[in-house]
Amino acid sequence: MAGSDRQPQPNGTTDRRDAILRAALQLIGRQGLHAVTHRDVAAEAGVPLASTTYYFESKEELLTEALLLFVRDELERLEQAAASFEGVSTSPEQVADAMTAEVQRTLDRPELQVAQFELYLQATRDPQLARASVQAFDAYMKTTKAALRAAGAENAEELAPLFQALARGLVFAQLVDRQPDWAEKILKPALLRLFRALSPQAERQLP
Amino acid sequence: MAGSDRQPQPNGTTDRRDAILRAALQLIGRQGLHAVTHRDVAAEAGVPLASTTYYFESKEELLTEALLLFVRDELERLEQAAASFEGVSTSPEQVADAMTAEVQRTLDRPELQVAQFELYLQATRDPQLARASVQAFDAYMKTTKAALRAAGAENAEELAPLFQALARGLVFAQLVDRQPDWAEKILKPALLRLFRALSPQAERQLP
DNA sequence: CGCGGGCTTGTACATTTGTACCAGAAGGCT
DNA sequence: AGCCTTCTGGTACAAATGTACAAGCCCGCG
Repeated sequence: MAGSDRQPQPNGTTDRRDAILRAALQLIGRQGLHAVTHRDVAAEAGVPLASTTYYFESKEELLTEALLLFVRDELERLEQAAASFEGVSTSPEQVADAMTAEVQRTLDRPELQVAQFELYLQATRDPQLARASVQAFDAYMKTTKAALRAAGAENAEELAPLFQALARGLVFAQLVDRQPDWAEKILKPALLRLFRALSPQAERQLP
Repeated sequence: MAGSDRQPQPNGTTDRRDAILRAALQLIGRQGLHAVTHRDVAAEAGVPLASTTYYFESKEELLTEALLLFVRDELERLEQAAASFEGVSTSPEQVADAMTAEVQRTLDRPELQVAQFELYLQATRDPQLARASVQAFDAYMKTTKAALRAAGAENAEELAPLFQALARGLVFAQLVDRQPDWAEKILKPALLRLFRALSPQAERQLP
């Protein structure tokens, strides 16, 4: 039953490879980047040990690829999120809701959330991951700007970095010190508070 | 020459032990928490391998102690910083300067900066580290509140979490994507921007 | 001065871990 | 059908690593 629809991929994108990478990503979050072993990954992915060395030259490559896969997924997700804001004009409340919901989506998988920060830390040591991280940051920024514009902010370009930093800081704190109803009770109010303080003119545009 | 001023410490706080912990902390930042080995630490601290196992029951204990030492140092530093703001009343600019300088102090040691985030990530897996991290967060918060009060903010209690998150988010981004003159050109303006938007009444109190 | 407890340190060892290897299965192509 | 590339998966092995051990050192104290 294995590989029933398999087709040789010189490029190397099989189901199994993907399963290994996603298992690795999960484990990176759960155990920490360097605490992940080939055997851990194989067990988590439900494949024999040798599979992990078949698809990847080395453990470092496996882990790096896993983190890059995460970035690719994020870029896609953020692209869609940004598009959903483009050309829209709604109330700050609704935009805050949307942003909160988007963040909440990533919080539903705590391991991935932690893995994301493992990525950033490793990016301080690996130029390739640093480039990928910056790409991800840019995508977050783009989405944030679109959201701010949708909420009626005239100075979205200037405000986005502040929202970006605020959100990242809050997410990080929540990661260490989990709070019930965090998204609704902490993130959303903070975003709204910041928005109202920084973009007072937006409030007046709607009845 | 070794142990010339040594005195038996049932508590276990010798020069050597401290040197090992600080070496470990340095390496945690440089290589990542779980990539640190006994032999690495011994080499970095300039002590024989057996020393690291003499002072600590296990590698995990060594690394955990190193992170806890970092927290203890931070608590002390932040206590002083908070005290330096207490009862003072100056301009927002000066407070932003002081906060920026304080952050800059930690940026001068990039390894420690990274180690700090390694701590927080590991705190998601270790309750003891989680408690210590929350302690550190509280200390940051206390210092931030004192700073905001010194700048004339009436609602320091409410604003501090926002400043806290903003600063942490900015520090984190800088860690991944280093910018020249970051403190002066990014952090300080962001703090001032936020302060002016959130605490407009503070501006009026000074000539 | 000898003794004892803390400290030092070279070395040993069992495990863990990354990685290589090899025999074989599975399908697509001629 | 036969071959060849791709994949599978069991196993082996050398290096790295955590940890234990034992012999010696140093200094304060009786």
